[in-house]
Formats: sequence, C-alpha cells, structure tokens
Amino acid sequence: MKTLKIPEATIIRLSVYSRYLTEVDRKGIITISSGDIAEGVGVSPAQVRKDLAYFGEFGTRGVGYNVKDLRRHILKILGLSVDWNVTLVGLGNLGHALCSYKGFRERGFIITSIFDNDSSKIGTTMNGVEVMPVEQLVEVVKQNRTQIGIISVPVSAAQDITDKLVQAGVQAILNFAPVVLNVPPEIELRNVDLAVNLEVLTFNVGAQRF
Amino acid sequence: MKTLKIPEATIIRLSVYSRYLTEVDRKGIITISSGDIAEGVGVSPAQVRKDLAYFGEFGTRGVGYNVKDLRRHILKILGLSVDWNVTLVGLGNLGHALCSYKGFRERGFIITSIFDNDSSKIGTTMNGVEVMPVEQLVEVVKQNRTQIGIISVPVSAAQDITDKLVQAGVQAILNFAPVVLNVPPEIELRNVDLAVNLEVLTFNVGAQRF
DNA sequence: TAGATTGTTAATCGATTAACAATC
DNA sequence: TAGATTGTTAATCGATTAACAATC
Repeated sequence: MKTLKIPEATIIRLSVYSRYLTEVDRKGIITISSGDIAEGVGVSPAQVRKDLAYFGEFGTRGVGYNVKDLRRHILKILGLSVDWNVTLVGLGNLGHALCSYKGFRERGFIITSIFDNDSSKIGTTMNGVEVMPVEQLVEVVKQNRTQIGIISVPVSAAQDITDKLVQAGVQAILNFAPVVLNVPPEIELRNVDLAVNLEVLTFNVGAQRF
Repeated sequence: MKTLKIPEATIIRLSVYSRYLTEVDRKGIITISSGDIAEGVGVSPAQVRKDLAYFGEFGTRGVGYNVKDLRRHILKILGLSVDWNVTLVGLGNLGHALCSYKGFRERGFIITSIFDNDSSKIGTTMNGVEVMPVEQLVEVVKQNRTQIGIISVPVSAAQDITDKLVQAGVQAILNFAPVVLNVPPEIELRNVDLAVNLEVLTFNVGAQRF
C-alpha cells in the first residue's frame, strides 16, 4: 500500500479521459494513443501518460491503449465500478435539477433519499423517491448506509444539515451552498459555488488590467 | 500594465474571501486581520496576504484590513463593480435552476436572454425574461452586447451552441454540458461538470487503496 | 528490423509556506 | 514605546513538461 499523493488535477482529468473514452468506444475504435487522448481533451500527451502512470501500466509500447480496457481501469480507479448511495438535502430549484440530472445515474450515483422541510413538498415523490422531512434525515441516512450527501439548501441551513449528515455517517459531502462548512477531517468535502465560476470568467475577461 | 500571472486558485480564494467579508461586515465588524480571514475560510494567513499582494496593499501594518474597503477592492478585482449581461441557453431542469439562482444576481450577473428549441417553452417567461428560439440567438446576443453565455443544453447540442455564442461575440462561456468544447483562444471557457465533483469525492473516499 | 509509442526520469515551472523586516 | 500585523522575500513543496530508454 504505497501512499503516493495524487494531484486532484489528475483525478479531474481522469474523469475527463474516461468520458472521452466512452465516446471513442462508441465509435468502435479499439486502440488509442496518449496523443489521441491528449488531442481529444486538450492536454499534452505527456500529461496523459503521467496521470495514468500513478496507477499502473495500462498501455502497450509502440501500440497505445485498448480503449475499453483503459476506460474500465479509469472507472475502477475513480471508484465507479460500484454504485454509490446518495442523499439529496434541499429540494429547491437546484435540488430539483440535481435530482433529475442524468449524469449522476450514468456514473453510478443513485439518489436514494431526499429531504426538505417544506411541508408542501414532503410526501411527494421525485423519480420514485419520496421527499422526507429533515427530522428523519439522521435515522434514514444511517439505516440506508448512505455514503454521500448533496447539500442544496440555503446558506443559513447548510451547516446544520452538514452536522446531521456527519452524524448520520456519510463519508463525503458535495456542497452547493456558497458558504465555508466545518466538517471533521475524515469527511471528504467538495464545494461547488456556481457564482465563483462566473467570477473566474469575469476576472479573466478583465485581466488585461494587471 | 504589468503582466504578472495570477494563479486561478488565487482568484477562487478571493471570491471566497469576499463572501466571508460580506458576512463579517453584516455583523458590524470594522477591521479584520489576515489571520481572522484565514480562520474563517480555512486557509493560512500567509496565503491570504499573498493573494491580496498580487493586487496592491490593502491593509495597515499592526492593524489589519478595513472590512468594507477590502471587500470593495476584491469585488473590483473580480470585475464585479459592474453588472454583467448573461444569456442562458437550454432551459431544462438545470437551466431552470440556474435562471432562478439568486447567487448570480447578487453578484451582478443578470440573465437578459434565454434560448431553447423546445416549442412548448418558447414564448413563456422566466423571471420576466422571454424564452426565445435558438435561431434568434446570434442576432439577439449580438444586439444586447451580451458578454457571457451559460450552456445548459445536452452534450449533443453543446458545440453547436458554443459556436453560435462565439459568433455572437460573447467573451466568456460557462459550460455545464459534460463535453470538451472547442473555442478560439480569446474566449474564456469554464466547465462545470457536476458528476466530476462526485467522482473526486469517491476517489478520495477509496484512496486508501493507493 | 524499423517505426511507433509507452513508462519513467530529470528539468522546469509554478504555487504555497515560512520567516522577518517594515511599520502602524 | 511595545505589541501586532502587514507586505515581501526566500525556501520549500508540488505539478507539469521534456526527453529518452525500453519495448512492442
């Protein structure tokens, strides 16, 4: 069990490679080189090989990589050879969109419970999943052995929901509320701040100022 | 006009600092140190000072930073002292959520046009903005001098919409379709792939394997 | 074998952290 | 003045790129 630290940028690229390989595989292409992958996703061939080298030797010198095999290997690396049990908390507009997001299910993320505290939503169903009150979160998430929580509640409720998810034993949290959350170190946390993404763009558009 | 390259990570942190300063300002706090900011957002004090140092001297030695001033400075740096004209293309579940997302308007991103090619949506309004057919995109975006395009169409349509946005003269594109888009180098492009974020989490949860 | 392409090492580049002089 | 905290430089750490031997 070597503990080589792997750059997060590498993980993100692996995810992109795997998507590209799915596309290539659909076209019936059997073998692909690091250069082809690089061109398809806009990075350098050396980068592709380096990223893969963290995890093993998947190619054949002089030939390239078998598309199906490499794709399968990457999915395995990312932990996507099994399904993941996900709970979604906060069924506003964004929560609604996330629930219906096909990209999650395609990659094995199954939303198995939904919580909200709006009584008009409780008891309704979204894609066959019943919306439950937040009071039941800890119990239900614990019972389901839910591994991942998605937070799409307002900023004001986000830390409280986080605490409940942690208490219920989730291993990872994807947070869409634009606020810095406190979690114990063993919990994986990622923040997606939609406005920040636009702000990086506006900075760059105006960056000639510096 | 010095051309100091600024790390993207710095820009993302500046955005986080500004949000935190808004919060601190609301509490009526006048002055704040780099250490306080660092603690509030979970980075090191040196990092905060370094990030700010790229853009000027905003603090007072021995004292700290004036909360309101620093916040204003950062917003200026990010290009948020003016409003931005945004078009949204693709009014599916995600597009719908993005349209209603309060965080955009709060930071000065105003969605001024919406396009879709579903005839049942065309002519309806979202937050007072009429949904128009994609055929009118180039003309309307050009006329409005829209600077930013948000893409929330399916993968199959994303490159075509990108080309239309570029043709219409947008400066920046925020893409939610999980596909690598080709744009000319002068166009700022950012991709938000919702599934990738979950995949980084699942990799990390299982990372003890390496 | 000759050509192609990987896997890996070394060199480069870039970002973060630590330390401290400047100064309020 | 003494204590606090910035702004900045130097040291460290980490990631990317370039180069090439290995090998199919």
